[in-house]
Amino acid sequence: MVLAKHLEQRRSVTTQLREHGLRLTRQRKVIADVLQQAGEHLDAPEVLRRARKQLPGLHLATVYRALESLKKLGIIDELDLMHVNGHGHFYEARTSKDHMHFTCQQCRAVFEIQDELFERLKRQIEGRHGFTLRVARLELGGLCARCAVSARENDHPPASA
Amino acid sequence: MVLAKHLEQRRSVTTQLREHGLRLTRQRKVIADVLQQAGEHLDAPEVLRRARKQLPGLHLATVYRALESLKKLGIIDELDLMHVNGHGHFYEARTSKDHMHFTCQQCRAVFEIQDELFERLKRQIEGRHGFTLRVARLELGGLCARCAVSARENDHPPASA
DNA sequence: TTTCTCTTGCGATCAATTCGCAACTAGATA
DNA sequence: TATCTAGTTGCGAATTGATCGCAAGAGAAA
Repeated sequence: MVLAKHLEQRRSVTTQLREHGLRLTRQRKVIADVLQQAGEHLDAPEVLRRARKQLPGLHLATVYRALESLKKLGIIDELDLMHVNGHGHFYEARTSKDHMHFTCQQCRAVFEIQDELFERLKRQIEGRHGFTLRVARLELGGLCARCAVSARENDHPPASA
Repeated sequence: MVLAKHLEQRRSVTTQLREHGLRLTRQRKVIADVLQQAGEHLDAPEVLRRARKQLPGLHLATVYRALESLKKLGIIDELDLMHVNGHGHFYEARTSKDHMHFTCQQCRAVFEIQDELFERLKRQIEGRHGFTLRVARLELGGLCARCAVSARENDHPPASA
């Protein structure tokens, strides 16, 4: 099952590249695999690090070029994660259902959120404005439950502090 | 009325800065004004250009520092607009109701969208996950109605072409 | 007015990404 | 299978967008 899904994704990548006059190179294949097998969002240097296990000579510029191609084909998504540190980007393989990202501005933890209302909102926007949506990125920032609690404690510090 | 609203915003900026131990400098005041009076999102060099009408000696580094402060106070929002060209950021004054941004990946037009479902989605996420939301950025990309039409025409070009 | 910090202007610097180009290779064709 | 050709890669240099360190400047509390 896992294998089947994987093969299906692979075929899709090949086909989609072809349709855009692009070649399925070893580099692009490995980079796409790295993202599809990583459950999480990776930045470009991390993609490079992982892909080099298969392709030791791989160059960072190639990673950026591949990410750009895959992004244009809608195979991966690009994220900012509220720029909690630096202005770099993160990448992740696209799945059937879009999800949102919440970044805690205190502890920097990132949470993935799914909500049926998000799908509904997207469909409603498409319908109302006549847009054809290709990407939808909803990034949230604030305090996670844990940090909200400690922030409240700091407002009312215990007598011993 | 317009004046009253403006004064109110100004007072709010002063107060909020104070609360964070920050000073209301001429630079910050002018930069906040530029964003509150521009109906649209501006990038940092454009903020500089406009603010220099009031403060000729203003430096770009100061603009970035002011934008950072105002962003932290929640007075302005930072946008990417799907990076349609370059990786720079855009800034806009925050209004009472968050809105979304749709960027046409063909003609690069940017549309602001409001939808009650967006407010509902945010409240639902806060409730379900215990997050305290401070920023919510929903950026959409795809084809606007006009470009979707011409894309369809290109798929089926007229005989004369 | 004085004083104490926070801020600014400035140029240097940094981080992230892109570019130019010669060598390489996927994959169509013979 | 060998050949051919346009898309791709590796590499280092270059670019872009944003940040830093520091001395001089300026809010605002007293």
